[in-house]
Amino acid sequence: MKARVLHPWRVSHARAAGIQDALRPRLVAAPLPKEPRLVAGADVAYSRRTHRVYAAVVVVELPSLETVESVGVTRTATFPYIPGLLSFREVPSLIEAFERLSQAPNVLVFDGQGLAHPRRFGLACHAGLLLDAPSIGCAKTRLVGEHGPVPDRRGASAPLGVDGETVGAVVRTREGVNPVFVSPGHRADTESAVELVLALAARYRLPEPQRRAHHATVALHARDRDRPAARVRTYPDFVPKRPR
DNA sequence: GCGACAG
DNA sequence: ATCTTGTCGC
Repeated sequence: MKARVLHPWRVSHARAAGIQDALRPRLVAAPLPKEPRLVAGADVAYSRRTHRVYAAVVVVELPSLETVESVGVTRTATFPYIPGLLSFREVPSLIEAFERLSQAPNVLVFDGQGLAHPRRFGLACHAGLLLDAPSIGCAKTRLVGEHGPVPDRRGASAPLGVDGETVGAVVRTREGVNPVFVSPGHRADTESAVELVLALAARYRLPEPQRRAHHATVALHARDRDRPAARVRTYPDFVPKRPR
């Protein structure tokens, strides 16, 4: 699938936040495709020692849940991890992986937030918008928002709200296991996102495509253990302790 | 100033 | 997320 690149990735933190504000109005809220045939899961692993990033996208076919395609991309990080600016760290590698797919998935699932973000523009929103595909975020922990108790039974959920507005839901995919934070990305809505996550996570905590992408990411990292340690990175806004 | 803070 | 060894519970 082809992505539309509208902005550079090596930008200041202030400009990154500005880009998120500028792109947010382009997001489309809509129910996800009824019975998607292809669902992609995406995840990224890192090596702190080498500053390498390992991105993976796994496409599964429904209703069989068979893996039909898998792509891995390894790069050097060009942006640091900053809460609220995760997409600037992960999207470049993920976009490259998605562009190598032989066929476009019907829905994309990202390991991170969608609308449940300080500026309502998390990783799933950013990636989904650039790829112009229905997308949702399925994060393992909270970034923003408040929610009531989530009954300890598979299928239970509670709205995730940010000052009066529902930005997603906290969903229990397995009894006795921490719930996941689901929120719409592009061309999605909370209700259909929650239903898709529950359909894809029948046996494990995370949706199957995302879970397999995570495994792929760990494998990529493991296969790259011999890389020499990298020198200090020069990320945007980076300021050395002892200026030269 | 203090606490929170996806991966 | 990564680094890193062992340990608790189904």
